[in-house]
Amino acid sequence: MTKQELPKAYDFKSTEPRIYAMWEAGGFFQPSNDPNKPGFDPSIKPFVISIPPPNVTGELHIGHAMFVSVEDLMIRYHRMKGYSTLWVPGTDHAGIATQLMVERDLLKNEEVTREEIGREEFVKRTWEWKKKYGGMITNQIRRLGASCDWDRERFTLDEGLSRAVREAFVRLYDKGLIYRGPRLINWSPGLKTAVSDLEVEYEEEDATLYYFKYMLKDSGEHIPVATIRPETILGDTAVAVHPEDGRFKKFIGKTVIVPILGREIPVIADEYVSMEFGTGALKITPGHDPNDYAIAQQHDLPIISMLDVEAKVNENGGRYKGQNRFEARKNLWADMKRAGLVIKEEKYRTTIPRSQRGGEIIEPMISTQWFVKIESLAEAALEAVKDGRIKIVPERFEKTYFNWLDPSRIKDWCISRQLWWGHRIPVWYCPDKHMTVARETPSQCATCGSKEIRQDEDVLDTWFSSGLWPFSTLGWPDETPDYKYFYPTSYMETGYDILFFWVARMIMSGLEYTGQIPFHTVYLHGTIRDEFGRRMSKTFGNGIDPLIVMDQFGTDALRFTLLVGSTPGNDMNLSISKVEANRNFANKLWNIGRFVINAIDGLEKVEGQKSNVEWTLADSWIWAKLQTLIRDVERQFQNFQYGQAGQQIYDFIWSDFADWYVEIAKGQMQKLETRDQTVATLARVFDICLRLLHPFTPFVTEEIWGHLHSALRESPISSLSKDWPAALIVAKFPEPRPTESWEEEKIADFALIQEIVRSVRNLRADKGVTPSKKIAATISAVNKLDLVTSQASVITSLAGLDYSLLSIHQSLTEKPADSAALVVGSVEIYIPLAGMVDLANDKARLEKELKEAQSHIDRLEKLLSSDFAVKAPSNVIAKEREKLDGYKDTAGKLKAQLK
RNA sequence: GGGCGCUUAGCUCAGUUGGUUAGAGCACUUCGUUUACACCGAAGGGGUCGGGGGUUCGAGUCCCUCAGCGCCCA
Repeated sequence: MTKQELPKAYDFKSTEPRIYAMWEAGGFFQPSNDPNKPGFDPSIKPFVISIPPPNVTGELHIGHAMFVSVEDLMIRYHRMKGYSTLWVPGTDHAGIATQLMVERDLLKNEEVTREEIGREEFVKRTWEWKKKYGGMITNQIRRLGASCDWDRERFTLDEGLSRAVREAFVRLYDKGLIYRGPRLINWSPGLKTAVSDLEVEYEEEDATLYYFKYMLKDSGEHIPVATIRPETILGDTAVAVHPEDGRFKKFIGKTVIVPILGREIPVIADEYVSMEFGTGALKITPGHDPNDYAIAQQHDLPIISMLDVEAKVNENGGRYKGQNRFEARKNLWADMKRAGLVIKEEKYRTTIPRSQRGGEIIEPMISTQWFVKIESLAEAALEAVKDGRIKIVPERFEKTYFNWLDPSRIKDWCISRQLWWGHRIPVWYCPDKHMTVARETPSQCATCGSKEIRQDEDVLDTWFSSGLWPFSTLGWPDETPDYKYFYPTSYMETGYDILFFWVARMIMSGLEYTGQIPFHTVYLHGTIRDEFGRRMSKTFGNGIDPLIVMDQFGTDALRFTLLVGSTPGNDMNLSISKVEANRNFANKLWNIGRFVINAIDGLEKVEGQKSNVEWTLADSWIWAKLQTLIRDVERQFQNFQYGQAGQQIYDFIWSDFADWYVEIAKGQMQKLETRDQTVATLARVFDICLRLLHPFTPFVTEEIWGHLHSALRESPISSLSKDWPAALIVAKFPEPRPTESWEEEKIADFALIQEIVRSVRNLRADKGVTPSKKIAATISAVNKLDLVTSQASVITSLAGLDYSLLSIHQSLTEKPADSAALVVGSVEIYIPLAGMVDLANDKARLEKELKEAQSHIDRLEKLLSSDFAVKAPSNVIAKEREKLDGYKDTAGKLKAQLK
């Protein structure tokens, strides 16, 4: 019967790995209703989330901790609610990031470049790299307590998912929604690949505006032109002016000479040119500027590419060939200066396009790439949110979503990348340039039968495969049992920063390929910043490493902090002191558990003992408060108010349960007649607390619940746990029940007792009475006589009164001498403090209280004599009247005291 | 230029159908070794909710406007 004593402090370090292993071994992460297993019941509702796949070779950062915490909360809640729950884990290959990482490693350790070892060898090395480090991130996600079904883990380059990518590509191609051709795209010279519009960031920076002369052919006249990028002069094919511009009208149709190169180009008129900006004349470089490109298209101008893949000047740049863009700028400008073509330079602020990865300046370039025609896909995706089939939380992001997907504005998606790590485009070419687009790798050209075929060198944008994630992970394009049962998924939870990158593309892909929405709810969380609201960055060194935080304070503390400290769609400032406070909460919970378990262990089986007596006020009160909590939490979960839910559970456990009920229970347990039911109440309430809290802090709750369970099993009140499952993770989540009529009264009664206790404690603290000193008291309870009498021992023990020196009366004929008086509504408490404090001084205290009560009375009387009394709802008025009566009671008693 | 968000206690933040002199954690003050917990307990100080205007019996909560900060799109 003797139990092993639980340690005084919760040891998360030894607990977390053990509990996680228990869950995993127990198969609790798998759906309770599995379509691949016998006994499958298709009528049971599934709840499904596909994980936002982290970079396979990445390392855990605070953003991962955030999404894992939120998703695990959603999953655990639904699992406990009885859904057949599936959380599909996995990683993506992160083309550019991974390739860069491996390249860097090769250069460092073997001093070779990927070009030197060749594509085949490089891809082999990258796979080796993935095998070596690919498990790191998933193990770190495990540390966060993620209850995903690891048996269903996927990787975007898996055979199955690769098949899905080919299927998707071929289908789009067959529908004419994929095309290939030369277009002006965003080129990353460092990475030597195209990137999509979304992968370019624009920021205002200091730059220089260069003014120079475009000389007219066969004339001494010139047109002054200003540019941010003089080197692109080498690619100019026109000079444009506004058709109405009096200064330049006469030059329209004439020819000007490209500086240094001597090329002849026309002067054209276009209303796009702003007469106010710069000189009013615009040089047109269609090969290296999107706006110029558009103008060139309209005017049928030639397009000259003057940079190569590394952004070095090519053969079109004459003597500057081989120089990079910045050298060329400097040199060309110097040469122009010598030639007398320079007018001036000016400081200028302008937006510079930079690569999202690495930050180098993006070069607009003409390049042959693969594109997805986005318009029809966008339209369908737009409709799905507009008509409510998909809901975005918080709702305001729907507007952002609509704006981006606007079919009149959205641009085609460049999906090809000049990388080696990724899904190679499933297109093959024969020497006659016939294209073969196929799901299965072909052995010959589909047009001419030539065996000499070569696959397209490019790979697909990683987001192309991530866009298929919600269904490719479930087996699509095959109609697998998983796909049929679990698709469409339920929630898509991710950061708002990838609403376009990923969420919108998943919706487009889902609708296009599966004909269904991929999920019905999108929940977006914000970005985690440091405690001063600064974006975390490696260079700044203000990043918070979740692994270190977990080592210090435990996983539960970190999770609870992230969940309770954030609101949907809003950024959150994370501070370590909050995590520490939540570590303390875990410890508090642990110690409440120790107390409850000790109480259970202390019960002895007594034959024929009558244990079912009336509930005490405290029993009723804690139960009523618990029911309120359950109702609140349920409502918050329905509204995605997870932070509020967590906060309320925290407050209930700490403030109501631990500070009040547990303290009262100590007294109730000393009396034989209330002992069993008190322990039972402790156990029942605590059990429900643990269930409510489990989705937030799974480890500590599971651990204590296990101890609670085994303690109960061997106790006289074992019937309480008779239908508990083997582990908390699969226990039933508490269901709200309708309010019962007795609840309100018990809560109000108990509130009075709390007030009485507080006022005595207050007086004691105020007068410096030693906490250990038990003091006498006389109470005049008036209409609360029965209540106060029944709660005498509660008041006594919590307020430090001496029970043998406590007397309770309906009313007193005369007030006790040499006593301080406390007034709580109609109840008066007299504490004989003669000799301990100066009673004369006590008058000031009473006067202060009276003044306060009087100000309330004035305010409420004014309120109740205003329009409020006729226009406000009756229950609100009644509430205020009640308050007024209370203050009047108090004030009356205080006045009497002061006489 | 368009859109969105934020501005509440010294600090970091809650406060979602408007209900009545605002809550938490940390920090601060005083007291405390009552066998669950000092990763604790008790008591306390501290804000009128960015400025202005409006709607309403009633606004931190709705509307307008101004200011500052931040984000997204162009």
